[in-house]
Amino acid sequence: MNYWLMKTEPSVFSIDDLALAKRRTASWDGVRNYQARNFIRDDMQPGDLAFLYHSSCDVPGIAGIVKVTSKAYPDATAFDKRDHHYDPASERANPRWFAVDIQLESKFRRVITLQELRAHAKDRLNELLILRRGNRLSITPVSARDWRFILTLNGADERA
DNA sequence: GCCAACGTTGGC
DNA sequence: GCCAACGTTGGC
Repeated sequence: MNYWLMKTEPSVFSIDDLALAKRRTASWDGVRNYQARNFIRDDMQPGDLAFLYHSSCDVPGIAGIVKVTSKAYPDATAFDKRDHHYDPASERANPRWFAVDIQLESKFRRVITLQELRAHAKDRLNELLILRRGNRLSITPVSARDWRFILTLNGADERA
C-alpha cells in the first residue's frame, strides 16, 4: 500500500467534481508524462491513498484524499481523435498511456495550503517532492512519515 | 501575464 | 548523442 500526491487544476477537475461524480469515482486519465505514467502503470495498486492537490488556482494546496480503486488500464482518451489528450502514437494493441480509477475518500474541511506545507519544508516535510524546486510531476509518491505529518496539520484529517 | 524549470522534438 | 527550439507546468 502506497501513498501518493496527485495534482489537478480545479478549474478542470476539482475535488467537488469528484464528490458529485457517480459513486464518487472518476478515471484519472490524460496523464502524458512518462514518469507519472510509470507510477500509474508499475506502482499504483488498488487501496493506495493519494492527496488530491489543487494547482494553478487561487489557493494551491491539498484539498482531500482519494483512494485508488483499480489497477492500471489503457487510457482511452489517447485513442480518441477528438479528445484533447489524443496521442496517435498510442495504439490499442500497444498502449502508451495508462489510467486508474480513483474514489473520493475524504474532503478536508479546509485546504492545506502550499504555503503551509512550505513552512515545514526544511524539517518535517523535507522529503515531500512537491516542495522540491522545479518539480512539475503530476503524480509523486509520498512517504508514510510525510503522509502522517500532513494529516496532523490543523486537524485537517477530519472528514467533511 | 511573467518566467523559471522542466520535458520533448528533431536536425545534424 | 548533442543541443537549440519549442511546449508545458504552475507559482506568483
